Amino acid sequence: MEHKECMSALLPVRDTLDVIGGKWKILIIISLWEGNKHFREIERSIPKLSTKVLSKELKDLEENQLITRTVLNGFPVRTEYKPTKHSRTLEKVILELQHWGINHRKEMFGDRNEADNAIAVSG
Amino acid sequence: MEHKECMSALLPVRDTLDVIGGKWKILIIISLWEGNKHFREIERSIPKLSTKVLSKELKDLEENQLITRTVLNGFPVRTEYKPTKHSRTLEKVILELQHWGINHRKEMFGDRNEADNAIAVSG
DNA sequence: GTAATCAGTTACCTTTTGGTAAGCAGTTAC
DNA sequence: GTAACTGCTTACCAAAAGGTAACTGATTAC
Repeated sequence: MEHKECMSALLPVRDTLDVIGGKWKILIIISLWEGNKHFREIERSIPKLSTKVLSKELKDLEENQLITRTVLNGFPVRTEYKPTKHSRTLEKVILELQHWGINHRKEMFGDRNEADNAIAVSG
Repeated sequence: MEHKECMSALLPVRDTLDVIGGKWKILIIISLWEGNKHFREIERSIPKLSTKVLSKELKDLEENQLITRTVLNGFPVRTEYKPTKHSRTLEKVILELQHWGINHRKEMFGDRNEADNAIAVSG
């Protein structure tokens, strides 16, 4: 009957999922980690990502202090997005999510590798 | 240039978020870990969770082999939901999400490191 | 003036997710 | 037969997330 306790421990979990959940946020962060800095650059680095969604996601990420936005004056006006130090703390989380996903697939589709399954169909 | 590689590494991350993302899944798993077994029992253990959503989420969790469903014959027909061993592998992930959420809150609302971050990156 | 680039915004839709309420099937108890 | 419990399903909505396409504003290049 100690549900209260468990549920309060879950608030931070929900916070985290709100910040990095959704379809694009982690992809965008990684794109920035890879060195992409400008709006169009980021957009082009992630297939199927539209300007509207990117715009919204960048705002969310900035609000959560995972990226910074700087407008540079010059030529055709450029904006520079950079990942913050704080964003680096996500590496461990993302790695953990990745590991679990890999292990989960093994659990779901068998320990044998998929190539085996695909090739040796009819025994 | 190495986007392909990064993106393929992200597939497991997306898998994981699909499995444990959303508003209720982690709560339900934890409710089962706490010992709740029956439909109504789980429903009552999580405030604001409706039968419809619980029903759907339980199916998803069963598909992902995180819980098992057993129908017991007897009295007013009872179903027993139990967390699998595999579900236990989520503990580490959830803990990591929780830690990050807590730390993120400190980062956002604690004044200590704010200036640090903003200045360090735009240098 | 026309085109093209960057960095977005806006309007409009569709899909997904979540919520509300009612109802159904099966069984027990009265 | 009526109520009450369990374990759901169904129909109907509302909100949020995501997608498409057009368009703005600034500036350079021709």
